[in-house]
Amino acid sequence: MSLLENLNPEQLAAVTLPNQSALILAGAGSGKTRVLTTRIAWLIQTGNIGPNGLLAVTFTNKAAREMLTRISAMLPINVRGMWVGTFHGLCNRMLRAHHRDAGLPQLFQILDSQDQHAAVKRMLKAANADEDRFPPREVQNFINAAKEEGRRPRDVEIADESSRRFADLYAAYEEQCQREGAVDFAELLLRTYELLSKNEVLREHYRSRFRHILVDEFQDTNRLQYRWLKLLAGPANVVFAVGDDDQSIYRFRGANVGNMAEFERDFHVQNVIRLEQNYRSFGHILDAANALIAHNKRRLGKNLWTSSGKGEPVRVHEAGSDNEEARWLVEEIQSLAREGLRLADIAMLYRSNAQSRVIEHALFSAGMPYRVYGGLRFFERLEIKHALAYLRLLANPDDDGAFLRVANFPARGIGARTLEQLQDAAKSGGMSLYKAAGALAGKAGAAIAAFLRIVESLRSETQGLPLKEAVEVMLERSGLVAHYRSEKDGADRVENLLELVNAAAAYIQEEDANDLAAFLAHAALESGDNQAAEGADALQLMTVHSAKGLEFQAVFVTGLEEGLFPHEQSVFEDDGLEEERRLMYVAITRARARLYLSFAQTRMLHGQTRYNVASRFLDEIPAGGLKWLTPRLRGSSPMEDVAWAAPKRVPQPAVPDHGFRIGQSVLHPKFGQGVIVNAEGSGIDARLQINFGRQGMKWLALEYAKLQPA
DNA sequence: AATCCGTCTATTTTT
DNA sequence: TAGACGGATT
Repeated sequence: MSLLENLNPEQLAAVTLPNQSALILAGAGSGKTRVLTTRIAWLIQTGNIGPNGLLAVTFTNKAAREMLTRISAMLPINVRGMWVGTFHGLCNRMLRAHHRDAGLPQLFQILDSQDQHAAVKRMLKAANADEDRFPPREVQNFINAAKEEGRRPRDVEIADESSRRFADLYAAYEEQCQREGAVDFAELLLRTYELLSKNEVLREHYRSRFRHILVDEFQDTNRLQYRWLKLLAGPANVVFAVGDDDQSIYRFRGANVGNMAEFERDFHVQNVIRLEQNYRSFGHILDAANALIAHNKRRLGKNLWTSSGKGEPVRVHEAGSDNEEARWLVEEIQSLAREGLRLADIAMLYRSNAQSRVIEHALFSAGMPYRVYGGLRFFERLEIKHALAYLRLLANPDDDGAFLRVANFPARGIGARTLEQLQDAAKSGGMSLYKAAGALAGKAGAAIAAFLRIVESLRSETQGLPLKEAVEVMLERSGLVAHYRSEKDGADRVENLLELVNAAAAYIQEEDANDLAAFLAHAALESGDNQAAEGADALQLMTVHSAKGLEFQAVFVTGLEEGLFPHEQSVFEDDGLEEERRLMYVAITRARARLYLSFAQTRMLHGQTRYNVASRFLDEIPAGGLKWLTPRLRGSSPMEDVAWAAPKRVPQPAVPDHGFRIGQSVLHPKFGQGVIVNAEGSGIDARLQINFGRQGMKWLALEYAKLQPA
């Protein structure tokens, strides 16, 4: 059986597990995707189920695509039509199929986070809510949190006046969405959950159809997603959950690692299979990762190993400043490139996006090509949003969000007053803006009427046209392209709009349904690439979060400073530090052959210089596997026989009379090593503010503190 | 309706 | 430092 060739014993056991639910603890680089896809192929090949008898769920569209590609490489079957997708994608599919049962219009629109934000703002305005007490962002978070707990407005706990108001606003938001036929991300999940929960026939239909349910990145599921799975699975179905609790880094978004333990209990898991053999990194890198993560208390437990030898030590570099760190990075990368490493095989990771600036600056000055991941994605761009809004109005005239977005864009003399007037009319008539617009008279009415004519003629002209041509007509008729052509910096936007035509042409809908609605759902569910074009050999820059799931020949983890990584905000959060450590674990395990850890003594943050202590994570990695590229003040390691880099240059302020200066490292008998961050007073009366990293920030009187220069 | 200016704020972000 | 936002100005 060629399918099962070259699987290690644990992988093999997982793939061929008999019909009972199982939890696969798959460490980084342990062949998780391979196990998942081979399992599917094996189930089908052995006649256990047909391609349509299983459902596989992932978190990203990319992962879903990858899975389908691999399956079709393993089996001579048509994978189109298989239920492999993201939670949201699969829910969308169910809701489209059963929109009536779910209480939704056939062409319901999906709101992405941006759209939702706008919708909440609109609702708050209509409800006359005090913007200071109810900021849109907070209300949005409240609503999403409630939905992810499976709570409707009536289920929200009301403790005080404020929570009562929040619940009311939530209700108003729901009403608005329902009226407009709009569904946000969390709603896709909750609606489907409620649909299955209330409708026994449907529930049984899907339960008997999907005998096998497979879940990827299980540690990232939130409470609602877990309940959804539990509901869909029922007692007789087999759930194959793959995850790694050590790589749970999205708790702040509602991911609940606790689902893993709960899953074991709820599904009577007999088999927890650990995939611990790592096929990605060399020994020293894995040792570092293992040692680090061992500092976490709550773990299911796992130790990665490799048969490929220790490899190179983990290199550590200390820089005087963020700028110096960046310059060193460039030099080091240049030497890696000279050794023949492709730039695209090198990643620079950082904890927060703001850190990329300094690095980018240095790379730019050195003329080194790089690519930054993150930022605006294709379908999130303003001009694309505008274009989509026109399309949305065609699909669903009651979409007030779309109406407001483009009624006066490009400008056609519809002012804020007109729109307000219109909103009032719509509200009192209990109808959508579009419907109310027809009745508006007077001068304002004329402008509005012109807009309606545009939409109506668009509608009739695109009737029956293939999607691609419909988009072309829309771009033309709406005046969007013309508008951006006439704008001085509009060239990129025009290009993007034309790219939208390509996207429409390339879009192949999965089954049945309305082209346009399906394309709009696609646009909302898959916001597109957020990385520059492939092809050119360029260095990869990204946050540690977005590096999850990727691997590189060489990895630089930068900015390893207390307060930055671990982030200072994290210490206030329950379990925050452990999550930061998991994040560091993810960072380390991205590297195949070479891993660099770097930090800087000073860093410009929020417009002022901060003096930092090295991250505690550096101390949590055994010194034996580390090779310091810069001199260290204390401690030693066997590998410290390296040529030391140029002496550190810290910008030095004038030395005050007491002999201590800002930025200086000092040693305190109780608090250990710290860095002077601030000082006031002079002579014997001076007080120094010292950052002791883990011990915190302290103000010490020089007279009493027994400080010595370190 | 577009632009300018002061104020505020500042992790991470699969869908 | 830099961007986002709201209010005021042209």
